Amino acid sequence: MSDLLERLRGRGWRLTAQRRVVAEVLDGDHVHYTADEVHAKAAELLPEISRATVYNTLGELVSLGEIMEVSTDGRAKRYDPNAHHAHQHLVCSRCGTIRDVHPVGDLLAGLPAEERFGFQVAAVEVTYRGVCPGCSTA
Amino acid sequence: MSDLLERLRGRGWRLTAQRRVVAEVLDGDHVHYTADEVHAKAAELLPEISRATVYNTLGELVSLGEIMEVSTDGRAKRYDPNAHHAHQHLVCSRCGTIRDVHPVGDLLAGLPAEERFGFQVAAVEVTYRGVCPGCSTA
DNA sequence: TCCTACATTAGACGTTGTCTAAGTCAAGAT
DNA sequence: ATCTTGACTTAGACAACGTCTAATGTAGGA
Repeated sequence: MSDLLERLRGRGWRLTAQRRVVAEVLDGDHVHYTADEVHAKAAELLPEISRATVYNTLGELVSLGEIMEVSTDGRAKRYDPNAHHAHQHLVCSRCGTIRDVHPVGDLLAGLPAEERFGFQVAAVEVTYRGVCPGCSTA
Repeated sequence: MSDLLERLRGRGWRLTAQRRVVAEVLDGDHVHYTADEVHAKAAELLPEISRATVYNTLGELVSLGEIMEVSTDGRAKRYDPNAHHAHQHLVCSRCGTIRDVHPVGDLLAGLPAEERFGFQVAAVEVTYRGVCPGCSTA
């Protein structure tokens, strides 16, 4: 976390209270908040923080590769601080919970050359869908 | 296409002019329109069709499994009439063009049991990203 | 042909995200 | 320590996408 702030300072970022608070909210594993959730949690620590600043800061962190955008439901985008380790997502079809997961093998290898239509394929995003333990017993 | 209308009639659907026009717009391969694009094209055939009807009809077709919802960019959802043949999507990072593609192998097999966290995993969605031929030469 | 439950419509409303203009402040220079 | 300046933050308007409601229209069976 302070690693993150160090890196950002190294890139010429001004370290404002607002940015520190957003970074703090995004600290942790299996964190997948929407922008408005980040804003709500940030406002508990710094009540006067504005929505625009949260959106701006999230956008900047995405551009810098420090966090990932995830859209698993076509609704609000979610932000995943675990951007430095390649991973995919497992989503509960009932409650929407998201887990980070690590499939084995080369995901790109599954797409044969004749199915690439001349594209230079660079990345793959995989979303596994199922029912989580909590929802299947309920 | 008329197959589709037959199936829907069999399920108790009223065949209105509006629903026929939406079905007609969604006919074809590699079709991935947004709701508003569907509305615009439908309005060329039936000028008085309303936005609400297009949204309603698309939602019903999704519930019936006749078309698929696709969200590749976190913006507007797109609708894919090719719902009866399992497939994934290849998206151009520059222009947003979407191709239907067919990866080989069992996509679910890539997720080991210890990475399933007790979920009953039922489906996988894969989005390949790259640059299409048109955009890479330009 | 008539009836009625289902379908459609216009437009208000909700959510999510972006933009602008004015004020504020972090951090280097002095 | 204070000054200066350009980057940062703010409130609120605006935009894109989608949903909902109440009034009206109509498909298809009786």
